[in-house]
Amino acid sequence: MTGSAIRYEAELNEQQLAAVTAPDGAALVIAAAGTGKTRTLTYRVAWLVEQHVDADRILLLTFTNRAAREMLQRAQQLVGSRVGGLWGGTFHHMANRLLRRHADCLGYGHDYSILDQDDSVSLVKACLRDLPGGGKDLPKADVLLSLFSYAANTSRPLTTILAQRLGKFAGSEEAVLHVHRAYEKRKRVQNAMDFDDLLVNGLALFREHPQVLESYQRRFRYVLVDEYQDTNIIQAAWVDAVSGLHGNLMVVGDDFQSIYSWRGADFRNILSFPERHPGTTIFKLEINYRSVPEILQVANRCIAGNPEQFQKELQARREPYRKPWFFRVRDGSEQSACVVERIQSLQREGYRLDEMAVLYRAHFQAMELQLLLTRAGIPFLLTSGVRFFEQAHVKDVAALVRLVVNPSDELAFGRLMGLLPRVGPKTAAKIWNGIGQRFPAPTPDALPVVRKALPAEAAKKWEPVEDTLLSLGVEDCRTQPQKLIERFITVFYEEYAAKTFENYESRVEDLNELARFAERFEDTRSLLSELALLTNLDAERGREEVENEERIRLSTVHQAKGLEWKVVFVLWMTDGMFPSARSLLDETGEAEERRLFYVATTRAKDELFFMAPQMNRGRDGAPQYHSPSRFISELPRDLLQRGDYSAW
DNA sequence: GTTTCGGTTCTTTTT
DNA sequence: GAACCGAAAC
Repeated sequence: MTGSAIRYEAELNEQQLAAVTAPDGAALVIAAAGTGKTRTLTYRVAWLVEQHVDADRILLLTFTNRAAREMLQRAQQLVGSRVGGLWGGTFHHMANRLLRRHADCLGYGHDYSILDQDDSVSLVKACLRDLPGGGKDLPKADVLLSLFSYAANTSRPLTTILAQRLGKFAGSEEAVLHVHRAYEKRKRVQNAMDFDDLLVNGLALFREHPQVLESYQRRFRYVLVDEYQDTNIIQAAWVDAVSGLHGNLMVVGDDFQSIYSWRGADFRNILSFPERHPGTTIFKLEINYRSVPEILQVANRCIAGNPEQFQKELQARREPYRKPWFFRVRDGSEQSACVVERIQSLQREGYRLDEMAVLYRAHFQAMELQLLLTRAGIPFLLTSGVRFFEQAHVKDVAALVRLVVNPSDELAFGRLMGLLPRVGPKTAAKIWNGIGQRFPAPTPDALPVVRKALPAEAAKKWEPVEDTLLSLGVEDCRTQPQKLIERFITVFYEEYAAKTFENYESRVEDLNELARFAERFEDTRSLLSELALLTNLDAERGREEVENEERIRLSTVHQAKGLEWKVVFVLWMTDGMFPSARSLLDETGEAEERRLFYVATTRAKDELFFMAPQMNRGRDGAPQYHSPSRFISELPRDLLQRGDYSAW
């Protein structure tokens, strides 16, 4: 099954072929929506492998794990197992992979914990509480964290960010900087990195240790980057560095689809790529195979006025079909009813549920629809909201695992102790200090100090956990994560869940799934190093395959990026919802919302429905009226058709 | 002094 | 829902 069976000329169009067979050097592929970007990258990988490039010398950076997996699978279909050794994944994953090996260069232990958003907020809260006055006169912890994060991701000094964005808290710069220093220090003490640290340290590793950089530069002869328009300045610098020796850097992206500037992404990375890499070859993919021309007209039209972009226009190849629909419904509940009614009618036309999706700007906009879908018996798949690995019960169990791997993880300790009766934050902190700020090893002479420090009632509940840890011992704790998790559930967590959560059965079921998931990993450490970086889509993968049930997808527009469906509904197409009122506060907000609208529009292949309720009720019950989104009203009227809905 | 409980308020987007 | 606050309970 070697020997080239791939007929590149027949399977790719001229533009794609040029990119796939691009010569060595820097290449920029501007790939508009639905023009076969994934296909191009996949064939590029196959082509390189067929040019006798070892797969383990190719680095493929993607925006999600799903994208990496998908491309590798497809490339594997093309050239077989030869792609096996390829390194592919998100920037956070790659940074993590390198940092696990070289953490000591930067003063971390290699078993550092990764703090997810929730953990980070808790830690900032703890720093606030340490302030005289408890930081009550400062912004809330999550707001502070977003400021810290923005500074990190844009590589700008925090003081600059504060000067611009502190708003009504202007004047408390000093206090905020103090909290930030405390936060950084506590992460260090706990041997923990947050998401931003992974990127920042990933770059620092290269900057401060040229010999490390050089070894990876030599290793990766070819570097491919997907969704380049959503890289931030750190990621761009990291990519430039790692590809610096061979110079074979191909980046693929679409500046029209840059929708992550709020987290530091800078689409100027893609605009200035040719200047940063003299001699760059530019390829443009503009032929769209995905959508009917009526949908592309809306997409082209809405984005045309945006400033600062590579000019390009989607060229339709499909036959004309129907214009996108615009439904002006009364309110949220009529919107839900209308969508459900349309779904059922489309099903009668022959569309399957998994060929349809409902997209929206923000999670809460879909709640009403969820209720109605449930009542109508239409199964749906929700990829938004709280992620699997961030749910309280999953994090509770993960806390024990974290402590076993990283005994300095105070956050995990606090969480674990908090599960015991009459132990809250204060008691947990006292015990932590009492036992020398380190979780003891699971041995008979070390471990009991925890139980001895606990109040009587808590100690009684803790005892079975202690027994479990002792029976597993140092060795099994380290190598048998699934046993650790299973037993912890049996001897402790099941009972705790039963008295804490209403829906405790489904939560325990989640946890059993976590245990099964843990089985895939060779040791506890590698499980943990993945856990915080996994998304809902990853967790879902197994379930989806097993159940194999047709379900309609509900998703934010952000999470829909890169996906496509035959039928797409967009909810709450009203001014204030989409574009969201908050995004319009800053100057570049509207342009980014328009790009987001462009992304939503270009997800649809056959049919597209825009829903615009006229009113909703505020919290106080007062009605609020909504005009149609400016993205709709600024379109020429004849691009859409008006739908009609009268309640049953 | 702490934890726990009950009532109230508010939702942008995510690795 | 989940995060926050104040008040009751340990």
